[in-house]
Amino acid sequence: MYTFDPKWLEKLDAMRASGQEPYPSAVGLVPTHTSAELHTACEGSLDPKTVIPGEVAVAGRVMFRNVMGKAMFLRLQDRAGFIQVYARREEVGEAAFSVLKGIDIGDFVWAHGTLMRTKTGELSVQAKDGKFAAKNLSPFPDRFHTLSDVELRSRQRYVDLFMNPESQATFRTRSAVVRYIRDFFHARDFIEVETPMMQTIPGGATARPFITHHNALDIDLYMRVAPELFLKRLIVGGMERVFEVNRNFRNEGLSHKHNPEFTMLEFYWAWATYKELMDLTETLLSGVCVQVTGGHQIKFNDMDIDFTTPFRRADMDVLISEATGLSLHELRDSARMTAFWVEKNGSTDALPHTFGRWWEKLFEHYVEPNLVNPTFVTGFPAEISPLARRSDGDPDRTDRFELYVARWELANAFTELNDPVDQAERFAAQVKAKDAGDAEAMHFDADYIRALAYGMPPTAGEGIGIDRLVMLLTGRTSIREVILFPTHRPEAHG
RNA sequence: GAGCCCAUAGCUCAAUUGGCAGAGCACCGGACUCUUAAUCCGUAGGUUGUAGGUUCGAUUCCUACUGGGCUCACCA
Repeated sequence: MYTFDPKWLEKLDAMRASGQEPYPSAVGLVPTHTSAELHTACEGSLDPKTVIPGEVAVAGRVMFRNVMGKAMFLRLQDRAGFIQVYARREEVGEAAFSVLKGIDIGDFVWAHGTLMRTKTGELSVQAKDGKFAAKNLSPFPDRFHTLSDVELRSRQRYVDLFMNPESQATFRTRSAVVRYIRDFFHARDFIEVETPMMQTIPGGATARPFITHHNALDIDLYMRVAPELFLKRLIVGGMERVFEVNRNFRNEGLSHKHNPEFTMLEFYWAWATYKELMDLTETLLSGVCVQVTGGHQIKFNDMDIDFTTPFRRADMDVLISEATGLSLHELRDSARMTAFWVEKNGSTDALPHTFGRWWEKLFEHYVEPNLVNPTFVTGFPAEISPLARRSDGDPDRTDRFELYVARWELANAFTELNDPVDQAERFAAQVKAKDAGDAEAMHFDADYIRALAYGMPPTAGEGIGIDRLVMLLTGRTSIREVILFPTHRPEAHG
């Protein structure tokens, strides 16, 4: 239930009683220019009427209002910025002026007239007429303080967007990032595709899925945790270069960098390896950084990050060795790593038993917190890479990299495993882990094995977290600041 | 899922050791023809997140609950 404030409803009655429709159609209320178009056109001109001599019409939400007896100023906000309207009673007439005096902060208003500058030089529309376009019925937030309540800002994004221009700017940047990415791949002969959000077998990542139900088929479906296995089916089908920018759903905790639904770019490139992907990723990320920030250097939290190419490339075990002092030889010895961990951290709880799991743990603990500038980390153990191709010459490792920026994983990529027999064995191992209680382990996807059995050309594929990329490029430190409507608990009522 | 912190008017914030719950903006009424955080005068706005407890007396202290923030875990 939403309860209207009777005080504000009375305003509607009063307007209608005086012949004013509070919610007219747009007919006759269409602006001729946006605020920014007028400011741009008249920049540097002392007398804007010489630039645009005729009448202009502007429209927007009233964000500032100053009524002074027989004259008034309104500042209208439209999608491009602000424009001031100056209305004098002697010019708009008694009737129209008294209508305009009834304007509240937050109302939508249309006005037309000629351009002028005030004595302080502000470009303004000197009104010949003005009309209500849509009435606001809510008391307005304090406009001298930014709306600071993070919860309110994301629950009521509509308020955040009109109160905090920088919030709107964040989402415009997000749009620019996605657009850049689409153009980037189209220019390289990739095609954009859409694969199932609802899957009978979830796959492509180790994560807990959401489950939903299809009534007509009477089957449970899983919201996808990744599009990977479908995109690779397209490679089998001969499409060779595909990408998808879309939502994934993971049934996991919320945090400043996790939302249950989040946006991933995934792309697959036949006849390429993870090494070409590193080159492509550098070009893409440094390019989008320049596109939306104007340069290669950004600041994020207290970190200075440089997207100048080339990015650093380093093997996982080399980085772990540097950070821990353990030799590469010792990093193949689980017992040695266990002793090291117990010595440094004391804890003996739930320690790994294999070198692959140990690398994962040591990397997260000792290396990841120091990876501020973009760094391609390579040489991942096969054990923790169930969909990646084993490296020639080292079957315990894979042709895989993760890109780290600002102490986060931003991208994950590898030369794809296209050996159907190996893939079937790795699925079987995942199923075994699942049966042993690992809720995030993968299912056995027999149709995917069937697809691979037809032959998949050598292919490399990658996923990039769009939300995190946008966070970096906008300096927003919470994922809720870059997702328009992030997931919330329902509001308490009563 | 765990720990710590927060919740006062529509918004931003006060309230002295536990002693009459306040201000600015928004809203309402009035004055004002270049304001831009307009100014000036006046009114109204509250079960202090919810439910209990301690106390002569609770916004203040205690408990539980609800919502949120930060950190951790899981993960991208």
